[in-house]
Amino acid sequence: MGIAERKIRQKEEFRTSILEAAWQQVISDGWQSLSIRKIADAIEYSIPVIYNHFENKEAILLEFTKEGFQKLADTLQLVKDQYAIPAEQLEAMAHAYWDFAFDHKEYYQLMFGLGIPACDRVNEIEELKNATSIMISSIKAAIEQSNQPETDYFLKYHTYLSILHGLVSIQMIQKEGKPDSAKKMILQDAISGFIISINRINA
Amino acid sequence: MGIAERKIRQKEEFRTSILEAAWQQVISDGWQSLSIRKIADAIEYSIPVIYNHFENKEAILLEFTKEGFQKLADTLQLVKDQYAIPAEQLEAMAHAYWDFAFDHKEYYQLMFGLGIPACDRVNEIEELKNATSIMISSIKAAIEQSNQPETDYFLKYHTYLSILHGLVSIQMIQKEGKPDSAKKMILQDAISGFIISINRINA
DNA sequence: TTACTTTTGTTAACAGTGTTAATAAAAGTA
DNA sequence: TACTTTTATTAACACTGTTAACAAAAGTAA
Repeated sequence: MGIAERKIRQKEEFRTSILEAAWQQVISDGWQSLSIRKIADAIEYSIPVIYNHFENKEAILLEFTKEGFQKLADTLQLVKDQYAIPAEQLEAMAHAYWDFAFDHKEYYQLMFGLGIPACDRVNEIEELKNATSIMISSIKAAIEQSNQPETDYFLKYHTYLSILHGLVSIQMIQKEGKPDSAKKMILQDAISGFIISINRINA
Repeated sequence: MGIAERKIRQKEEFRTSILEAAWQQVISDGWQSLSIRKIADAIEYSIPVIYNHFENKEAILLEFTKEGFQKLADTLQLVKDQYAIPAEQLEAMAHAYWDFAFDHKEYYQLMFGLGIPACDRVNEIEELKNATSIMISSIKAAIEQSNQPETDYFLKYHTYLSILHGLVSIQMIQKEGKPDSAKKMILQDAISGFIISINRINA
């Protein structure tokens, strides 16, 4: 019987309409200003219906966090596929990471900024693992081709991500709008140093 | 007349008692849980008295932000003074920065985490400038002693800070407690790369 | 000491927030 | 049509930051 199917479909539509209304709110007024009441108001339903589709507000935020990590993963994969040499992949992905952060500032702030409260579950996000594995595989490849193939790839990945996140978040705190492209030199500088640190002989 | 002096003294005591009560709250339940009402309750006064001493909640947070940056500045200066060679200063300060972040997690999260809302005024904090100048002077000295004394020291400072903040914040998101000392190798790895990138010949 | 002014503190409220229990309405099933 | 299940609503609870109106205490001057 098609009734059940229609119900599921309607439920799904309802769900996405909640997310769309929420996203609209975030775009215009930021995460801090997002509230269940405003969402309910936007979709022209009463407040408790939202709790039929999401356990709580955090669940809504988690949804966007996942979305954000998947978008990042897709972006990284797309860029990575354009290069064959691991070092070039890492450099290109670094720039893509930077661009993603500032082109999708709302996502990024949720993924890494407001994520502190929900940090217990942050490692269980599948979409995060996707993004992670894309970067790690390039790191591994770069290490294998280097003069010191015994290097701890997980350590290097951690360093790589930390540099990227550090650059982005420091930049985001200091400047309100998009950073001038000259500031991307800092990224270039740091990432060059990182890549060299993989390739160089440990003297 | 001593009355005015006593009043100023009392006002100052009141102010610090508010901050102490707030800090107590933060230590036991974190920043998210800090509220004006709880502070008022702790000092056994009604709510509005707090607004006689602080314009709003953000002003209280700003006070702790300043405190945090000054503590960081003091720590960095102390460590820096133990070394004469700029590169060694940078390495030692990096470790001190890391230790500060995890020994004073509450401060650090406020200084860099929740600072996003108040990011307009973050550059006007004098205590932040103190910490900054301590690091910058070492960077400058290191560049002057290097093979490329024309390097943009502000760019390098930015890179230095970004690496540090990136390492700390990524680590803080992932692990709840203090990171095992093995994780400090990541810091060592990244900072070594950075120092080499200052000294090396730009081939 | 008394009358007045200023400072300081309190109560009560406003405008929000996330969340949920009780209840009404609608939809599906027999 | 009668019953059951799903869905939506109203109203409330327990919070939040902030402030206006008012009472009490403290300081000042005659």
